[in-house]
Amino acid sequence: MQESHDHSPEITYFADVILPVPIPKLFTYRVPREFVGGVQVGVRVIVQFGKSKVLTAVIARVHTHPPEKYQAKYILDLLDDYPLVTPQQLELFHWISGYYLCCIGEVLNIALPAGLKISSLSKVQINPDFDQKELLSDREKEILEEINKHQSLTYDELARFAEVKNVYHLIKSLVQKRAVIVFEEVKDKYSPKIVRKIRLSAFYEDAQNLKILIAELDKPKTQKQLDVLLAYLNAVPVLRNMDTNRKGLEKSVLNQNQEISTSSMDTLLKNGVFEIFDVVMSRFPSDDGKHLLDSPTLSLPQTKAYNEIMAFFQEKDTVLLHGITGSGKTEVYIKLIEQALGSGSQVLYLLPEIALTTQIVIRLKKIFGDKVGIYHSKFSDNERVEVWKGVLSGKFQFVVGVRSSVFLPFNNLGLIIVDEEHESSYKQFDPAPRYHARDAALVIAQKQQCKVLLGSATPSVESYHHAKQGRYGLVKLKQRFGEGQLPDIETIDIKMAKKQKAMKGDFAQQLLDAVGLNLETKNQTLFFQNRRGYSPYLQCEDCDWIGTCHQCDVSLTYHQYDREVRCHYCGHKENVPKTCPACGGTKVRTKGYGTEKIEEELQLLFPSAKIARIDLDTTRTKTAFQSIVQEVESGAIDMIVGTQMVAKGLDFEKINLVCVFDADRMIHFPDFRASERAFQLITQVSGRAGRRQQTGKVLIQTNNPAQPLLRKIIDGDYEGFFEEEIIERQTYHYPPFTRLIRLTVKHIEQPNAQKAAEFLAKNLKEKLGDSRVLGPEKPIIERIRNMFLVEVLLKLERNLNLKLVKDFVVQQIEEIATSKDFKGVVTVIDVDCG
DNA sequence: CAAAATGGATGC
DNA sequence: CATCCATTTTGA
Repeated sequence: MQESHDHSPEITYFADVILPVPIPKLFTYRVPREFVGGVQVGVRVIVQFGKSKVLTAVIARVHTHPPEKYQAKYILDLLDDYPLVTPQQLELFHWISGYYLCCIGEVLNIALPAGLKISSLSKVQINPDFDQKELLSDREKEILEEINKHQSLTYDELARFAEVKNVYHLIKSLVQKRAVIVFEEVKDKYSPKIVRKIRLSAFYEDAQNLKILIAELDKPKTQKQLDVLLAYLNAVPVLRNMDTNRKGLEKSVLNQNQEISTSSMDTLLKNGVFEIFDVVMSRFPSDDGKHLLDSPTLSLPQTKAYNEIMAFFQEKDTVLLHGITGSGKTEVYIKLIEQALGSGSQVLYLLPEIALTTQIVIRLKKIFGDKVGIYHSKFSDNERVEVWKGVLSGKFQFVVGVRSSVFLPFNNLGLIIVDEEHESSYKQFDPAPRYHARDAALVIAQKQQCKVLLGSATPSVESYHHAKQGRYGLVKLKQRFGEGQLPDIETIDIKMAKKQKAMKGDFAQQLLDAVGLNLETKNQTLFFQNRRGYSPYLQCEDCDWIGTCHQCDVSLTYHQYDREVRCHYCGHKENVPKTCPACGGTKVRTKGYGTEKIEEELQLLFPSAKIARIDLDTTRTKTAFQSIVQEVESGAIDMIVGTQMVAKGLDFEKINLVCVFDADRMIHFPDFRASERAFQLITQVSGRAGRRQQTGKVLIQTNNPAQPLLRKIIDGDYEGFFEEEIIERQTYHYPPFTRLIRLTVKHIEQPNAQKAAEFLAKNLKEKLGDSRVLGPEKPIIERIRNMFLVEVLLKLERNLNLKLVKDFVVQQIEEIATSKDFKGVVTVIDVDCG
């Protein structure tokens, strides 16, 4: 339906649209005559949905079949005159919704940047004509007063004020009495960046006229005006090249200049010397096509890797680049990107969330200039809309982005790079669609005939397996780039240290000695503690009471900085109890170690050290994050305490010593991926040490230095780790030999969740067999946000007809959702759960 | 008795 | 999911 439609008056067109709501179907709207020429697949429209909601939808199909069972509503408006969503994207949306078992509306919701979604919000305001106050109850008068105070209120705000669970009755009654009016506030979210500029008006673009003007203004009375004019001439080289006047100068630039009087400026504007004009600007500063940095020269091993990758691409669509930490994968990527861009195709470079705000982006911008668009969650909505449109228009041929950038409107991809391919943050967890960006990238590549390069120092077991099976090409980079050497890794036996009383708090004396030495020699030390906050729980020393969240089955973490305890699952916060709520005792103590406490104790042990902490709490904003990174890079920081964030792509060059605290907890986490994750995390964080000339050192505190996994980490023996792990996976039927689907059954009452899960598991086992269905089982955290969880895990062999099984699973879940016996039960499906 | 809470259906 | 309508529950 790309061509414009027949305008014959007797034909009525309908459009099936995708609405950003979790309902598994398309909705059919009628196309008003005046829009017939404009409706195209991929164009956004505004439609009314339900009685009062107004939403943005995307056209998925245009046809002439009127729906039989209902009367279609009209499309209210067309938002675009060209498709903002491409057919390739629609295909991807369908694949995601089918594979990850979610609604296409949920996919759209995540895919479109907020700035492209218009939604209305129902609000109430006072009816100005209302004069019959006597009709109202006291309570209603109170509510009216509150609405009046705020001009208008959303339903939510009203509900909060009135303290009722259901406001609709309240509103309905007020509307009936004609006291208030309900209206829809529609927000168009994207607004282009507009800059107000000034320039000389056309008359003075003539050099002669300009000279006369300058002479005229050179009088005591008009000296101030002359200053303004000269300031302009100084900033814009009009005298040398009159054409530069067309581009003008930002008004704010002149206004910032203290010497310039705004009133003189106004006079000049009034007299027609200057004119004002508005320009729509890109939010991304242009570099005017200059190449600030040439692409790097590859070392011999890098060149070899590059050639091998290119050779593999002749016959395979996917290549895995296994390059140890610090081996210089980035340079290889850059060469590949240049090559792909050179052949005229688009490139997508995926990175995990936090790796993106740093050096690499700056470097890529310097090399690729205006061609590169950055897509990141810390960018504003408006910026993201500009990247979307830039990809569509061809302005951005190359995008560096996070998980969600797989949804950008590419139509001619030649290469996708998935850096840190093993990163679990590529898998979306919370709102559906629970998609994996790496896997989505592989699907996109297949559909657009493009190549994928997966890169990692510690590949996921899945990818490495596929590479060894020959499905992917496998290329290795085994040497560190430049003069860097892999760090020496040592373990410290803290069981032994405790016996010998050689511990200070959580630190072994041996570790502190090394840290002290490193501080003296002005090197940076990194402390890795994979737990934020001050301490993971509070405990009363008299009665052993532990502070727990009232909504979740977890202990509350103490945060020293805000002097409060927080639940890391639902975000609930409360003040620290002064006395024990159970026994009234006063010995409520913090227990265990989080990053805050490590930081505090280090500061006590090394008073002169400058310490930075990098975790979720200190890096909430883009600026906070960047300033910490900068401080570390400048060398002003001696010690860094961080969670797993520091292992994920942050390149700090001056770190010489890395201390790992949590190894045992990571290794023994009850999950089939525990070994894999521990290997990856510890190897990655170790890789932060000694990226320059000196050989770095890593110290791992552990209760059991002899455990085999630690040995392999120390030896950098990925191959050995893999060989052992893959046998485990095969024996116990885990990925990559099976696909896992986790069904989480939730209810406010534990027995109800349990019963529903048992019913579900029973039905699934009947059809799929006992070996494919595990559970129901209580998860480690039984209750989150006041909902009890019970899990059923499906292990499906790869050769199974996935579609059939999924349809059956969805059907079973549907049965629970609609059954009266299980009312209030919600089931969440997570395909390829981590 | 009306106001408030709960349940269930529906959206084009 | 948000909304709306019907129904039951509550309580002064």
